[in-house]
Amino acid sequence: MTRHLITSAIPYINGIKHLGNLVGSQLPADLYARYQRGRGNEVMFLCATDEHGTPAELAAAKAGKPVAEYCAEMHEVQARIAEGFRLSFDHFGRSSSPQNQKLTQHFAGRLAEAGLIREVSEKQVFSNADGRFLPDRYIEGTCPNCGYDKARGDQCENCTKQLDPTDLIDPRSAISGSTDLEVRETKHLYLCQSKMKDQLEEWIDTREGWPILTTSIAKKWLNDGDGLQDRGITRDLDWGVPVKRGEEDWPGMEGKVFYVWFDAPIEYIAAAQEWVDAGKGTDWERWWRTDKGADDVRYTQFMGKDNVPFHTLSFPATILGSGEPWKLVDYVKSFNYLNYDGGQFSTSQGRGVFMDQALEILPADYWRWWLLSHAPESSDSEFTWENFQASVNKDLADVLGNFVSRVTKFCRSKFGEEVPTGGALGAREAQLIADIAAQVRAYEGHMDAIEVRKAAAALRAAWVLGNEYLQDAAPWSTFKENPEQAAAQIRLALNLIPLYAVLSAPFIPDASAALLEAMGVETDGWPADMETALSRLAPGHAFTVPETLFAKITDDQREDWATRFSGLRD
RNA sequence: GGGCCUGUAGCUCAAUUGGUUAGAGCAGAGCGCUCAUAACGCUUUGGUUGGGGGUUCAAGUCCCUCCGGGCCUACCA
Repeated sequence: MTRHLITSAIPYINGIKHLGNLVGSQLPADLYARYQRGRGNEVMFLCATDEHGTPAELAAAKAGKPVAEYCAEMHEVQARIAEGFRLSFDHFGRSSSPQNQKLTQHFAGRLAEAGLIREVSEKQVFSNADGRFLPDRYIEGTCPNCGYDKARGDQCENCTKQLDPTDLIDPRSAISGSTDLEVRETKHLYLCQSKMKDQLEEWIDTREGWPILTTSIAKKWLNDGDGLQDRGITRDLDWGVPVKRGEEDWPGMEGKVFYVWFDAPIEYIAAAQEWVDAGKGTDWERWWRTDKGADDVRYTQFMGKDNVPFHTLSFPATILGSGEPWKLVDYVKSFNYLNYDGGQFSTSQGRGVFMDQALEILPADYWRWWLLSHAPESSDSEFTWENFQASVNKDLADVLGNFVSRVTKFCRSKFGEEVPTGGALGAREAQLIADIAAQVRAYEGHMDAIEVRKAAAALRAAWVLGNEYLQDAAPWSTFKENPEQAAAQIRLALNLIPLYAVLSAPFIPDASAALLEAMGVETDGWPADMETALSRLAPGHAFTVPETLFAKITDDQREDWATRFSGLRD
């Protein structure tokens, strides 16, 4: 038995995430966690909400609530939706937790002692009307290059020129529109990533089998221009982890907080502490401290491509720089983006289908299946209602759902609602068992390698084997001359159902549970020997014909939804 | 501007890392079956691998160039 630590990139707090966010991190992480649990391995699957930073403050202000209250509410909203999608977190934490606060301050202290933090005095734009420093992209003005009047302080979206906020003509706050801006001197802490460049590069170079997407982004940041740059890890904000050096105050840093991308990954560790403090477990260090049992843990991270630099460079720099025996990630699985019907999903613009809306119109399994079987692994992929309808109807309703329906209903009409007795398995049955065994091995191989789309295809191929067998065996024919033979055939076919349920559970957990319940069995582990697995339902075992597993999506529904989700969310 | 990824059948994707005749699913066509959610099975049509050039006994794969799509570029997270 191996032990798997699995984390999903933590979703930002300022609203409900869309399907593109879901498929890029939480959903494949859940697939892998469920699979490893299914294989009998010990799993710690952690996620959390990422709650600090300027956008959270602004979203709270817009909602007219104190930021702490806003975050607490939104955390509950996201947690509830995650349950709706059956995301099986062992703990869904909060980056604003006391545990994370303390741990973040601890890491900062260790890094400072190791000489990996330096203070930098810099000039930043302060808005008197807003009472806050403004991040570059929250400053708008006229582009000195092309004259575009809504250029942002970091870059002009019209001519793509890189800008400095002080370059802008007639600068104003993007928050309030105020032009009462001034440049102030402020001091910040920088993490000396540049000192760790060689160490990080050697580490990345020795990782094997990482996705191209992951390593190419990491290498780009390591070697682009002057190489890996030091990164500011503090901000002039109210909402965040107060800057401290371990438990000590940090002279000159009063009133400042750590930058979200410093404290957010640390929450992966803190979430395990929260898990203990919530009474769900007793020992988090055996997952995170290599001196306390975590050296045999396999740690896998899931994230969208925009998060790769933080997970391959900044967070490892934090861990390595601490000089303490924290567990480093073993495999970084990254995803491209999912587009929506010819354009991008957009949280800020409200474009696409959001997680809450998705659950309002269809059960989680439909979304899980489509999203995972079309996961954007090799390049960006696209959601269209036509493709969604066709895939779900064919794969879930026709191939799997109808298989279950035809087997159970045939049995009920000829033998009653119990597994029939008599007859013996022949050559065709031996062939089916061998084919299934081979298909399951292929499926396991893809799941072990976290090849999500390939795993989905292999699973579907296993479902197809059942339909092929029925066509060949034709129990409706053999029943006429040799009912005993038909009994043996249908007994084997019935036995495919709990097998499919166990294999399919990582993708479609609700349907799997419904199948097991209908067949009157509990999960009893991953199938090892296929002959044993396919004789689990003994003659005489009672079952019930399940309700329609997957109703088809009609053309009317598809058109209705395509229209409903064609515009922007308010 | 720089860098990275990507372009394969009408659609969504493969191709053991340079090695037989480029494969699946869906859609289309034909046949079969009648247990089943008009479902299932079998057969089949369909490709100058974006264009052009090069290296090689051999190129979807490597190199150059052009065209298209996307992402990143460090203060959104």
